[in-house]
Amino acid sequence: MKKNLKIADKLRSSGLRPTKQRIQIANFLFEREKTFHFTVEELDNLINSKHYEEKISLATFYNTVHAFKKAGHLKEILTNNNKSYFDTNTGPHHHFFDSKNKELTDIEAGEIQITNVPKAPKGTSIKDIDVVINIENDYH
Amino acid sequence: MKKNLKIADKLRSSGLRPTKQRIQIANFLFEREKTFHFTVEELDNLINSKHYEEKISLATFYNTVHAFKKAGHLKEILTNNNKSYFDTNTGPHHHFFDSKNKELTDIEAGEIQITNVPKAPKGTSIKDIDVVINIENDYH
DNA sequence: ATGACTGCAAAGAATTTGCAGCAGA
DNA sequence: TCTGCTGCAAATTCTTTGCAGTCAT
Repeated sequence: MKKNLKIADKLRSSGLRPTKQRIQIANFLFEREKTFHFTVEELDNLINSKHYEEKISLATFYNTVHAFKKAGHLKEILTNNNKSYFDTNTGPHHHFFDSKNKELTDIEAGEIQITNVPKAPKGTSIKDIDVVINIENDYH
Repeated sequence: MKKNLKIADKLRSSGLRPTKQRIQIANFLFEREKTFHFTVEELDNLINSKHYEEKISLATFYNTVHAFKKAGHLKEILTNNNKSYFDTNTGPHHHFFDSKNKELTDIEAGEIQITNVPKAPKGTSIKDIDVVINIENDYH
């Protein structure tokens, strides 16, 4: 199918061999309308529950997610939940985080304004800015 | 010494019994000019290396740091380093984070301006906003 | 006295690593 | 062929838990 060829090219052009596993994971992650937030464990569950496919090992999910992140196809999201969350939305944007039910919601870059960004300490430059707005349920 | 009485009162008024261990940790953390960033492991090393004191167990550091955080005496800092960093500065402020050498620097709230903060999703309210400016060394 | 706190060791959760076999180029 | 990738299990790292003994009130 043509979709897989497009995905294979995307991988190849980031220096990643388009293996069966990576194509399956890339398909799952990148062929969707809305952006997707996940942990490695969730990704494992979601993809491996499709039991008509061959099982992909957990180590491969870790390898692949890190490779995709390094290639710029995924972004890591900061939370105080002591595990890594990733985001298929790699553009500049931010997040609401509800630490009660561990739920993330995108905030598009245009919806929030950060001004007076201080200069980075001498000898360093700003790579990226993460904004996390922690929210909680009313009447908790 | 008078300092320990002040610390004991601070603990008691947050509903925490002023034990020997908590007083020693509180002294180490709160009796300083500049704000202090640390992980539990670092705190353990720093305090227990003062070998003229009795050793405090790692579990107690975890218990105490969480108790102090709940009481509002410490703030947790978000990083993508998959371990918990804490900050003795509990006022509104933000951070530079250098992921290469795991170094945090405070940004006072006045030095940065966040405007157009979007409304929290319905049924929820904003509890706190974390801003992390990721930096990297020039010529890396 | 009673309830909270400490410390140990064991358990748990998330992530990484070593390495043999496999597969894309 | 050759280098990179996968998968398994073991190892590592960070954190939590259970519980007996201890200490603050």
